[in-house]
Amino acid sequence: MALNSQPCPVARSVDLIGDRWALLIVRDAFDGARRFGDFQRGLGVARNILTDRLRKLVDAGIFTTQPVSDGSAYQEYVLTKRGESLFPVVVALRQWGEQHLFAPNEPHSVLLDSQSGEAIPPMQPQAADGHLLTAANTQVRKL
Amino acid sequence: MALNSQPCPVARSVDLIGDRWALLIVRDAFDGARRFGDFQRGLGVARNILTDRLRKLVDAGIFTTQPVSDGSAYQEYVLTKRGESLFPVVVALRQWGEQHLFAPNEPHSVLLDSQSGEAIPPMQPQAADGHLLTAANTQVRKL
DNA sequence: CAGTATCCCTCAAGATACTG
DNA sequence: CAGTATCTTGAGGGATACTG
Repeated sequence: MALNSQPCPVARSVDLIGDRWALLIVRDAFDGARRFGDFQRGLGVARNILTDRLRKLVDAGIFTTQPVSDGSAYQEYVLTKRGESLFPVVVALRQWGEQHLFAPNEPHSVLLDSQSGEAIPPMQPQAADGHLLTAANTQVRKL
Repeated sequence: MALNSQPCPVARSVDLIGDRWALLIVRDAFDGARRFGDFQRGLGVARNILTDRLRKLVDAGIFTTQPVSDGSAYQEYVLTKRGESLFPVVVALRQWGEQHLFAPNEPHSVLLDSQSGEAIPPMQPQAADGHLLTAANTQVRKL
């Protein structure tokens, strides 16, 4: 099933980042992780798996490696433009999870606007004129 | 690694829908698929796998089954409210894929606003006052 | 048509030990 | 600390045959 050559962008995205770890690595990067050990501690993933995933993410152009600032012998993994642009995806997943996967009073981590300190409102796709878009008033044009 | 009991909503979402098929099944549902065969043809997935995924998605409250309107012996799978609310997630993945996973003139399926017939603009998280939110001006408050 | 029941095989993933 | 190397296990997934 070569998802990576399908005409549907969703399929290609899923092929690249639709596994158990990729999006969580990206999430941790958004959260400030840069070093191998940052990711490893944050995720609790086996080191060989992490090595493999980081390499694939670098190959996919989502991360770049660069020499670490403190002069250590190793490198750090920083998001590229392409990686940064996954922000809406991670936010959408976060918001869906917040709304549907926690018991009413169950605590969870929250994404805050640094300026206001407020939680951020749900993302909603909207048209150029501002009206909200749902599955009901959109359609996919296939090839 | 029990992602489904972590305090991060992203982790729980990934645990539920972060596999190769779940999101594509949801995508096809947004695109009008309701019957087992609709999904099977659209995805090219093995039937036993599809059976398993549909069951898990029903268990997760993302789909419901209901008797099919044409009176056949089988059922159809329709998105619940919870399932419908995955729309922004799928749109975000679609838009990211469109921007980054296709060659400049490579054709791909497109999501259109049914009213205007226009492609829909990129989703961007934004604060209550309307300013755009990025990884740079947001932060996660952990527990 | 919409599944279920088997069989089989690959790869994801963890554990652990080793290295510069 | 940041990996690499090796081994083992289990889950994911495909193929196919069968059933109401």
